[in-house]
Amino acid sequence: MIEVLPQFNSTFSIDCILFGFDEGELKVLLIERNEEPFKDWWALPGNLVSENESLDQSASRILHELTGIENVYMEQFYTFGDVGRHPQGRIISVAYYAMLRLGGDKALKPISNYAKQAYWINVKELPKLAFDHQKIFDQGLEKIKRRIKHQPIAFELLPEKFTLTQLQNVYEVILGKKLDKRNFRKKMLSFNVLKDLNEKQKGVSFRAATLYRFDKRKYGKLFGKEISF
Amino acid sequence: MIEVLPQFNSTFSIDCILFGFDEGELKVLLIERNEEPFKDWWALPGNLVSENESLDQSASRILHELTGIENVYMEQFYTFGDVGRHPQGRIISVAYYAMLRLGGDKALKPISNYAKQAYWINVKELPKLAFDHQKIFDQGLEKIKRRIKHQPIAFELLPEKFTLTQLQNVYEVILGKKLDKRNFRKKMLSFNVLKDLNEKQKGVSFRAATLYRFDKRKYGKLFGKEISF
DNA sequence: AATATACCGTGTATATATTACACTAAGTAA
DNA sequence: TTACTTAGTGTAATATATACACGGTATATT
Repeated sequence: MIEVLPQFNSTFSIDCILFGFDEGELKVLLIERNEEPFKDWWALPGNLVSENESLDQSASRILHELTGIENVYMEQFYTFGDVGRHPQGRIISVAYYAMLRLGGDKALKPISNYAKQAYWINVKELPKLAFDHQKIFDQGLEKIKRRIKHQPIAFELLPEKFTLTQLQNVYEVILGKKLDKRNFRKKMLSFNVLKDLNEKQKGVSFRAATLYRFDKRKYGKLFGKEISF
Repeated sequence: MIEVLPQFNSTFSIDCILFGFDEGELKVLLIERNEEPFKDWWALPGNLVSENESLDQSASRILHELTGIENVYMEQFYTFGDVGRHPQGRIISVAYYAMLRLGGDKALKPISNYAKQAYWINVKELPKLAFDHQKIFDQGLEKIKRRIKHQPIAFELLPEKFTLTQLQNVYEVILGKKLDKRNFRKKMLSFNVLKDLNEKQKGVSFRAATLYRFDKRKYGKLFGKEISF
């Protein structure tokens, strides 16, 4: 640990990867920067950590300032500290990710002054990113790929009520491969974390599917269980 | 990312969890602090990150200064940044762990001035630790428990030549449970990462066991494979 | 009303992986 | 020679994972 008082000024920031799922595509929230350095470049949303907040609090604050969204669980996944990663000095960035429900009320709040605008971008069509954000993004995407295999985080991307086909789509898009419908359903239902709502989709052409809800009470039992798709 | 220049002075440190395996016990390297704050307390070895080094470089340097050991792979696992974690100001700590071969030439180099001495302590007999180091340690131990199930990091704790029984002991100590000998050997050998050296243990009472070596060339194939013990 | 469309929802057989379980072989020490 | 201690081995039962195809049903169209 720290043995002497700080010998040089340094600062840390938070960068957030916000994943969303919309129209069958995995998306990420990017901002278009309005300040130097990297003015006019695309970047992950982020900000400096304030003196009086923990890293987790800071991540939540930044998410809230950008999107108006609260009470979302964000997970820290890696800290980036290469010497030259920021042109203005020694700034270390702690990276977080979160998975959000899009749709309906998800319109983004006006962004604070440092960004022109924020957009949800398909992860397969990313523009060139500022700083080392491409590296941060790649590592975050790898992280959720691994995590989705072990924990049911895919629900966080869907509306509260969803069909099994929608859930399968999320897995397929994140894992980048097709899954067998019967095997997927068999396995997913075997975990007993889905509650059948005895309710059908509305407003769809063609036959409506059954809606399910994620059952939080049963979630604990699943934790740590090995899932493979 | 960072939008404005740093608004307050802050600093980051590295804390290292160095695991070792000796006499059938999992051990961790602790130092006895020689400076305030927490003078005379036990702590994880750590230090401030210098201006001209990356986090990974800093972790390697700190390990080298403490133990004389070089070329060990250290892995970052979490960053701790609660507001009150350090009594002297806002210091965020990036935590790393490494697994070391003890035995023979592993004597520790004289420790730099900030510590009285460093000792290998059985993880089951930890003293009270300075700062939030108990929390850091707990999280690091959890990390290697999960990781040992997926990747063959247990080898790093053993001498270059080892027996299957020694390897099984490492797994048992880290996982905290007994494993079946036949199933363990069957599975471990099935990964094809062990090279049979056609050589026996020396200097043991009773029957000597076959020595194996970890085969790095074959390691890649195993990566990501699900292992369960 | 009849028909076409497109998605929903289901089962079985095979292969693979995991678990449970106990004795003989080999080397050392006295 | 005997007693002791650890090494080293196989099989059967169970559980999990994979591969694979078609009839059912609500909607849209004519």
